[in-house]
Amino acid sequence: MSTQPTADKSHVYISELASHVGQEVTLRGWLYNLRSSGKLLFPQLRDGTGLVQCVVFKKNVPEELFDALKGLGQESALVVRGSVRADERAPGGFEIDVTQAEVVQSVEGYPITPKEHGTEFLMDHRHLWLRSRRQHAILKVRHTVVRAVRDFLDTDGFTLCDTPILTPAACEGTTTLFELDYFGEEKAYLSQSGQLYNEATAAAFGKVYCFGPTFRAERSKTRRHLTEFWMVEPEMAYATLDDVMNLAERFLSAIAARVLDERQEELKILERDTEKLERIVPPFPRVHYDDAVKMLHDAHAKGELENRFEWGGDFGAPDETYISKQFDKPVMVHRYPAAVKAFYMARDPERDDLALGVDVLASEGYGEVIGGGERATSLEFLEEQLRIHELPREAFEWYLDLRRYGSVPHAGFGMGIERCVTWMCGIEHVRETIPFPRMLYRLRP
RNA sequence: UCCGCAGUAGCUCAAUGGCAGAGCAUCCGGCUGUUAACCGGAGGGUUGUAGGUUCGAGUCCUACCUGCGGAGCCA
Repeated sequence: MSTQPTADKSHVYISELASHVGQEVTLRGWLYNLRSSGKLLFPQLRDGTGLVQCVVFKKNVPEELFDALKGLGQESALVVRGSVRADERAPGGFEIDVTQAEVVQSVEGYPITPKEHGTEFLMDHRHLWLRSRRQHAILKVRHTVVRAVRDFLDTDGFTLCDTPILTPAACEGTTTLFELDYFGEEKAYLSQSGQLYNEATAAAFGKVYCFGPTFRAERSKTRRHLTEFWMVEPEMAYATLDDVMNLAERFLSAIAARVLDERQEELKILERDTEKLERIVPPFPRVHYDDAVKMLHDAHAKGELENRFEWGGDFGAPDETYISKQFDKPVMVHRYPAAVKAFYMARDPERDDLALGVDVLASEGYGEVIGGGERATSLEFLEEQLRIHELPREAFEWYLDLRRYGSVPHAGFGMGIERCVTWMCGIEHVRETIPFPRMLYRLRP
């Protein structure tokens, strides 16, 4: 190959074309689509930063080149040189009048055509599907969400303190873990939460967060579930349930604002109603579990909900959807029955049967996007909880140390990145919000 | 794990129990402004698998496999 990509000083990215109008530039990319009209070719080039239409007049280029370009298949690798021209007729507003081009690789039979495809086919070709406009837009939004998360926490005084992925035991006992063999000596598990370790680092740094992959071996098959997903978990020492709710509402608002600020073009491709995102600003409504249950009972009485919800349980998907649709913002439901929450949750001093936990339900029926709360501080209480939940005391000795040495009220939450991105994008399924989704029946590519 | 739906050309789909078809993709040809371009032509099939009913099954029945949607559980 004769190209020396890094040596070409005239190379620009498609996203930079606006500042090169009238200049000769070199673009390096892949053929997105090709239309022709006799002595005229319209190759659409993508380079990862954008999409631009090129124009090739037969008389402006050598005949062999024209014929070579004419026969190119979708996703052929291509370097073109030409002048940048603003043109109303072109999608994107700019066009390249091609004078030279080099076919880096001519491609035939790219599987993903510009027509419709089914999800199974697209998922089997996920490694190629990522090149499509919609997928590109979604993953750009994901990138911005991740940056917003980090920037928000970093500037708010949090220290990144990552927690282990290989762990000796369950953090929460209830959900299923992926098990693996640790040198034949003992079993290890892939982390399903950094929660417990966060409590240790919070006592060392005050405000901390961990951000990494999380694994849940649940046999659940819905548009909201992945077996491997990314979770960010902030934890604060000397903090209460109210502090966590305040943090959650500032946090989500900052993410939405950042997406609106940086990803207008992508949101347009996704046909996202941005007014819905503009409403994500503090304060969020805060609903006591008891009041949420009342709402569900009223809804059932009016025939708006099929099943009557019983006090004491966790909300099902239809219940969550109903509650969130009563507001035009995310809603925070707090003080759940302790019986349905994790063992380390603090109890409401006024109601011993309630845990100081909060779930943030995203707007538009997108469901639970954040779960968190205040942690129990008493050594005796936690020892009892371990017994009740039949958890192996040994494995939690280090955790109990946190209650022996300087135990203070502390609180935090976890947010699933993919659920957040799904909501920001206004799309149907979490599987599109991670480059290579892992689901119950999907381990490859 | 449970409930429902679907598997037909590379892809998306059609075909009353009676000759397996269309669009896109591919290949050949045409077109100097195309916008998922268009026009003409060509190739392309073990109808998910196994069995059954029938003169005859893509179509009806049974089992299995695969996928999709939902429930439970969760972020």
